[in-house]
Amino acid sequence: MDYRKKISLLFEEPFDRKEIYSLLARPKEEKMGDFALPCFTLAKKAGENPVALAKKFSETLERPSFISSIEPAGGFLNFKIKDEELATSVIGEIFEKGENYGSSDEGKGRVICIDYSSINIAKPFHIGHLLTTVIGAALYRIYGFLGYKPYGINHLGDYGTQFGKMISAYKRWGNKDDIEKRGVTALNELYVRFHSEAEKDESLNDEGRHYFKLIEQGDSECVKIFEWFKKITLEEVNKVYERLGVKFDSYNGESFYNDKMEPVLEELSQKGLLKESDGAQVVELDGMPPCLLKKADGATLYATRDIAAAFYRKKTYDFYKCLYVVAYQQNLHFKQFFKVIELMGYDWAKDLQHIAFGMVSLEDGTLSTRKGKVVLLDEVLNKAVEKSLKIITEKNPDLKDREKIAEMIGVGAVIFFALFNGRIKDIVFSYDKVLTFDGETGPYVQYTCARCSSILEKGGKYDFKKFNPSAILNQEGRSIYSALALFPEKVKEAAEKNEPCVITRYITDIAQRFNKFYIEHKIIEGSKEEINAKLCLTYAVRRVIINGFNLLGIKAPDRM
RNA sequence: GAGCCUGUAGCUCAGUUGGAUAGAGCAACGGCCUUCUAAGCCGUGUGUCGGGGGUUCGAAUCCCUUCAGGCUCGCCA
Repeated sequence: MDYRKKISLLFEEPFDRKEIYSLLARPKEEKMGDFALPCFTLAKKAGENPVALAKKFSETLERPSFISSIEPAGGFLNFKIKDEELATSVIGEIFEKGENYGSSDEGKGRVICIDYSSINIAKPFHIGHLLTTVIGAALYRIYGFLGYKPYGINHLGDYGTQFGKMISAYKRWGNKDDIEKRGVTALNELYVRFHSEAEKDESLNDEGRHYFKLIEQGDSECVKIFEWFKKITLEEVNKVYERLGVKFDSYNGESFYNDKMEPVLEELSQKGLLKESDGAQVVELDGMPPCLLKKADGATLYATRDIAAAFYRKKTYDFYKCLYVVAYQQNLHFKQFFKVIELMGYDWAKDLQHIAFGMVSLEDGTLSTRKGKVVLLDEVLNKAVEKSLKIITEKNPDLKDREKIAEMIGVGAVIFFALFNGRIKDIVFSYDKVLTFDGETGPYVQYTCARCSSILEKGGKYDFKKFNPSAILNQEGRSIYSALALFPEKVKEAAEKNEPCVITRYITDIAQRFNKFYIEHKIIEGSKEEINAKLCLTYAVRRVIINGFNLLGIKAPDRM
């Protein structure tokens, strides 16, 4: 139901309906109405006083049946939709569309590539990977909900001297059974050991480079070991992905682009963009440092692979947009290689977008895999689940499937935590913060949702066909259904800004509104008709919260 | 030194394509469970929106300047 459009149609020449449509906003306070038209610019164009114009509008505009009031307030004109009309149309739409409420087909036929999580082989999956993983996965679902075809890419870090070092370390100190048993933890210990020993013995680094060269040359033993490391890493990481509900369509990592860089370099060379500088091959850029594409020793670099990957993706998926969910430390890198593609003359360079997010650190400093100073994501999830289980055992000892529900709550709390603030904010990780379950948190919203489920079950049958809104036409009720109406535009906003927190904050707001209603108005009380209306509202709240949760990758237990 | 980002209540943060009296949660204190889930609800308080200029009917939001912190700046990724 597009009330904004309907309101704009009330205006006639010389006022431009399209302009009015885009000017229509939400009033500061709910009691003022549902839509507000600031009359300042309109008045200026018409050569009138804004206050007088608003007043004139309020006196002369036709009042169709869906509107209950049109009131001037200073230079604003406030429109209020009739309560019963709004309640019926919003809740009706939610009943009709169900799990698709909020979705659209605006992205039909358009592919969005999303590069996220992008873990390194043989490295632990720690809290530093949390943001890229859950932000990327949320964007994947949000774009999908809007009708786009998202394509999730885990751009594996599976290339570089580090893997030569790993092989060297494994040959020197590795134990096959131990690695099979303890997985990435054991691998990382080897990596840490390599670095500490290399500080004493420089020649180790040469050995590392040597083994990396062997991998590149396809030496069967080295490649076999490397593939084994890769398998172990992916098996372990996939368990965490499964807990988080995260999926990928491709695991093409850096090594995949090994044979795809040469044509790009050739093209750059042909176009006269590639220049020699101190032995290296670079592309010079306006207003920023040059983009280095080939080292003096002829080896390619990170940017070279990223450019090759962008070309591959454009050719293979013909994306509408290609998003890189990578921390802001790499701002310059992305700006540079996007620019290189633009200089090559490809206008789709503008469709490449760096979705930057903040840094995660520990209270006592930065994370460091080299120093072995990490907090494993799996452990964070375990602790959150553990805490949930403890609370359930205290509050609801008879609950069935406690472990399962504790998993939903614990994991949900962590995802919610990561998706609650704007992406760019740095996070100083602490268990205290992640394990808070009061206030604006995942468990709070899940709790509200479970409350709805419980009431719906106790309340018995409800039927929107018999819906008569009178029992919910109070302040608390109105505050809910007027907010429920906003979900579709919130989903769009989340996609436009590439900010999942728009959804997170929105469903938190819905939960707060519902809890107020719940305290103020007993739902299973009154006439059949009244109960039916309140149950329909409860259903709508639960539906919208779950739709929001689905986008974030959070599960909602019916009991907790 | 240069570029980018951040700065809003004691803390963590929304609000930043200019709009009405700048909002939440946490923490603190005081209330509310014989009644649908108290992981809940209600009440009490605090703001030089980092500072200073400017643009205008109107600025936390835009421009300039300045301060503080973070990130980045050729052969790592």
